[in-house]
Amino acid sequence: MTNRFDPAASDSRWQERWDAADSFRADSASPKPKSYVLEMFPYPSGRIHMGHVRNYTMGDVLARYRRMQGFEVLHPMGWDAFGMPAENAAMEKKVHPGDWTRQNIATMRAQLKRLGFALDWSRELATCEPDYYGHEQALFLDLFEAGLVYRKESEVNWDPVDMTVLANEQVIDGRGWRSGALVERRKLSQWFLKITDFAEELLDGLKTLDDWPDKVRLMQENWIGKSRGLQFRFKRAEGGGEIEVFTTRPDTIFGASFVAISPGHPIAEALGAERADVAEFIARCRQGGTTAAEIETAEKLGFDTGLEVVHPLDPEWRLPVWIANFVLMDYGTGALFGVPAHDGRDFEFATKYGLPIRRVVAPSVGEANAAVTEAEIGAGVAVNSRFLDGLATPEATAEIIRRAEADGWGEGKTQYRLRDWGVSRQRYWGAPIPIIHCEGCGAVPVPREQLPVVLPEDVSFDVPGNPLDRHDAWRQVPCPQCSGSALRETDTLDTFVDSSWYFIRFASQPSDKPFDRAEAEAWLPVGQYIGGVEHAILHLLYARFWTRALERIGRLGMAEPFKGLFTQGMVTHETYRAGDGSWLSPGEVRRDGDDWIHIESGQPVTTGRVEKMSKSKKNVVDPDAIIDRYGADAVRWFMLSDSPPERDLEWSIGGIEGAARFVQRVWRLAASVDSGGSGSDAAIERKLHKSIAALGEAIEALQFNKAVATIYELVNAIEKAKPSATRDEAIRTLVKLVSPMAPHLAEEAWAMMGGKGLLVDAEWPSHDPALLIDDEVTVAVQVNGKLRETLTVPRGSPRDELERQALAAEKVARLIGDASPRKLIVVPDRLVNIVL
RNA sequence: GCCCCCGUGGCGGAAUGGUAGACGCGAUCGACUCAAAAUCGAUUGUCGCAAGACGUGUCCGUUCGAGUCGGACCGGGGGCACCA
Repeated sequence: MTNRFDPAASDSRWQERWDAADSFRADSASPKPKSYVLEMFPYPSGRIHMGHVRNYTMGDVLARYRRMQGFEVLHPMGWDAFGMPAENAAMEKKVHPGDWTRQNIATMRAQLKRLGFALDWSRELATCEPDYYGHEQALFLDLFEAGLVYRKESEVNWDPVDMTVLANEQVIDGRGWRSGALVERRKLSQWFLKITDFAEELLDGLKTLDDWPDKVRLMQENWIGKSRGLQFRFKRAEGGGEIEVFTTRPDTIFGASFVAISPGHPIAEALGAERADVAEFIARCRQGGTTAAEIETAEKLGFDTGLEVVHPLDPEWRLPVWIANFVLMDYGTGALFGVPAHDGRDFEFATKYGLPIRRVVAPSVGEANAAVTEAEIGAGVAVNSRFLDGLATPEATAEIIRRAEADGWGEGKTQYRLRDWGVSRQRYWGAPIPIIHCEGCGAVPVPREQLPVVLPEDVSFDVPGNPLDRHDAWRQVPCPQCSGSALRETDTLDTFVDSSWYFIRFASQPSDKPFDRAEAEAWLPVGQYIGGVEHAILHLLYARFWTRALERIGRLGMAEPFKGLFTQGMVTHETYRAGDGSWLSPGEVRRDGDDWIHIESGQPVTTGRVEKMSKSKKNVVDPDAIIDRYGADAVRWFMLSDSPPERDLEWSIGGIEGAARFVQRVWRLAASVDSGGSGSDAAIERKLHKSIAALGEAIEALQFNKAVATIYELVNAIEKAKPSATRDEAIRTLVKLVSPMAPHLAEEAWAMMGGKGLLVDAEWPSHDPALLIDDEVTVAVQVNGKLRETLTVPRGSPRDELERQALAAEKVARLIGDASPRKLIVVPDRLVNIVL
């Protein structure tokens, strides 16, 4: 028996034992109830960071707990291995994206293994391997054949110097990040998935996701952005043609003072082709980036085309047609009518360009002519609106839609903000889109027997742009239909496609098809999915869509892939800056009283905000170094301690040291077992059973900070207890209870105490409900709601007995004095409140 | 601008409308030690010698009783659509 638990020796010993016993292999054929615990798989960026450790530790605790409860647990790990950083590395370091990625995977896999996660490594997958993305190509073709894939023109950021497409994050202040050239928008023909076909059911489905955070459901709801309104047409005053608009406020139709069309609207483009001034204005609108932040801060620009349209409810009423930079082509119809009095943006626009501002909604009919000093966007009653006058906003809205439909100039419509999912990426390091373009036959799917379409390895990155475009040997293929010469699609799939079905492939991975339906359905939906909130919208929405699409084409019998979702907070760290403003890493500074100084120079250091660990701010702590020093279990324990898991966790050296101390405390308790104690100890027995119950509840609710506190309380109680048989038993149980969180320590302690077999195979301790209830309770005695005394009485003492004892208490009697209580509130076993 | 979340000791945080501050970190004192580390014990919301008073961002309300419920405000953080 040793005095100290030695993680350096112990961690790898038990990891090897679990491996040898195949402890974490998930058996799809097992008769046990199944539980699928999944954490979002990592991008192999180089090394594991603390955020990964926190994420995977949480999932691991749940997986190990479920396993001990008797579930057959699927807890897999893989790699979201396609993406831009690999191509950037290729350009900067002259390495092949595949070599770079596979090297990172090897490094990170080794790092994960050091943490002793209960993962089924036999199911490991990497999305960059043909045995994964080949099946993805087959699924893409399934969706293609089902009519859920189509091609359309769409704008991309184009770098005119590097001659390459840029992602939003590669556009810095409107310029290409490498070339520095002003970015242009360019139209390309691209592939889209019809996610908008599923808008309504994706929205409806959110209601069934009870085990998701409300926050995420709300974010998805807002993203889908359903709204009801009126779609209608303005006739061109010049004759010949109409402009169709959509509005959610048809009740304000008599407040219209202009019609605005998007610079991308066909009418705008047609005018631009004829008139230099229009073309110039459109070009101005297209300057600058496409990100939300940039558009939001952009000044509103308008151009009066001189065209006019006729108001649908008054043939004499003409409205001017403007081109406006704030009108989006891909929402609604790309055109709108402006009601300055009741829309903030229209108000600003009308004020700038001197357009009429007419009140048509007021708090009451009597205020019909009150001045409009700012946009009043709330509901009220219609005024100055002819036949709508006096109607409340909802009624006015219904009435105008009814009339539009009756008179045939418009119809009620549901509009979604959600747009179809563009999946084409003009990049090498992604799954090739399995399409062949033939001049005669058009876009032809690659025949199934030719899948996978494998990425060629012999590519170079010395020139910007997609190397596939330059790889003629790979591109040039015969057309599958006419055998004429044809070209492969050189765009690759968005990496969100890769992550939209990996959880299905984890559950079932036959070599000849993407998954076996029965096997996949045995595991899915994922019982608990854990990951960062940064994926609250895109990844989770795309995965939900993909699952529904597979359901629609009859491949999978479920609508929702993730039953439970948990979004964990980030791991943060204080930041440090030297006098010259440069960032310093935690290892370069040390504390000096209340100040911090730079170790090397001795200069003072300013501490900055606590922020997410990031390389750019140098506030990262490498998990490997911490494991070397403190062992895997201390790291795991700290990741679970203190902060509620959905909130940020601030890394601190004190925190990890406290965790390491705890590991040793448990070890010392285990070492003290069977040291001669006998007899029973009712208090410890109760504490133990209460702890088992509380711990189970906390783990199920993923409240790991509370789980940790529960364990601490138990350890404190056992340490203080005198030796007894009960105490020995409590220590054995304690070791089981900590095993999901600190598995290496638990196994080592279990073995030291002479436990049989691997603890990982042990049953989760059960608790006796009878022992959760104390015989004696402490009852609070309040006078006028303030605590004055407490009573210790037998559980279930009658009300009159509680009253009697409360009134008899010395402090209480003194406060009451001569007064007689007006009222006595008695909550049995809890409190007595004496109201004077 | 809109939407959402959060404000509790020196710090992270507990608390079915019912004894605020569990648990951890830090700190102070003590024990052990030649000394240190490790460990153990005690104390630790504020004011006060004490009795006691005050105390969950601020104000108002509901209630016998509010950290918890409602309203208004202040502060911090996050998300996002020029979405008609």
